[in-house]
Amino acid sequence: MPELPEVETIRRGLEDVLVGREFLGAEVLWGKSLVCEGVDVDDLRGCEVLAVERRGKFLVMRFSSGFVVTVHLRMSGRLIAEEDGGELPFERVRMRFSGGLNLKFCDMRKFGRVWVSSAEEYEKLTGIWKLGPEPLLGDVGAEVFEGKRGAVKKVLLDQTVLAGVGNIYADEACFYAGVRPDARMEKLSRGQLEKLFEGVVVALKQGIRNRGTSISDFEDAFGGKGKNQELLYVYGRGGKECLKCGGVLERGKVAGRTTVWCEVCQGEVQGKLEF
DNA sequence: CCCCTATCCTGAGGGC
DNA sequence: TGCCCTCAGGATAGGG
Repeated sequence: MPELPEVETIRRGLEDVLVGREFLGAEVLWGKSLVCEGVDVDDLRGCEVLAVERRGKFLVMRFSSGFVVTVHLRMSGRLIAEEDGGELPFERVRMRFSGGLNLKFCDMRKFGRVWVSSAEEYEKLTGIWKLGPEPLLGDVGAEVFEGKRGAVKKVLLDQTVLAGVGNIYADEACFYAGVRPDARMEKLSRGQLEKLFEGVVVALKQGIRNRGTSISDFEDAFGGKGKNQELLYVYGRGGKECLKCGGVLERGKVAGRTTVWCEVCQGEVQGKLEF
């Protein structure tokens, strides 16, 4: 479910309520959801939350004494911060903080993870070390796609190329750029690569501005819904009319993932982006 | 090297 | 109503 904009939405919510709180303890309701490396989760008792950061689709919580808690929501994970002590559906890990605040990691499909480690270990433990650059920092551009081979969508989903893009925003970025998701990256012109990068940035920023895409049931840190699902051009709209040209949107598999695109609008670069 | 599939899991929704 | 099948936004290992 969650891609960069959804994780960023959660991060902002958690930053507001978590920084400065003291960690009191954790309850593990499903053992595989919590992975500790060289640390026991009880070691964090008494530590203070210093910062809530995001790297790609990972959420990184920094604690005093050099501890780090990293979360990846994968397909169905959610992080809910609330004072209510009741057990939520599919709750897997609960972290208790001062002031009665509980951080509840819920994950129906159990693919998500919460890692506890030292600040020195967390990148290696979680795989964050191999992520590509952040798309929204403004320090990289279309050059990240240069020399990459294979379907455009496959490259967009490759977290080592660029961190944070998933299925929804990959399809939207291709539409914005006027590029077919099954086009070969190595055959795109420099201009098309720039359009594609710009498309990624536009799609992600719009997602953040609208507090995420609540397609199945994405929720922010307080159970609120995003509204980006109302602003998607292609994702989830296979067989429906293209909002730009009125034609019928195609649906198929690219890079093993359900993909939607417009044969007319994504045949070639259409000129300057107007989104 | 490239692409596809299976796998980790569970529930929703469609077809019959 | 109920059963069975397919599908789902992530990531990675392994096979052809």
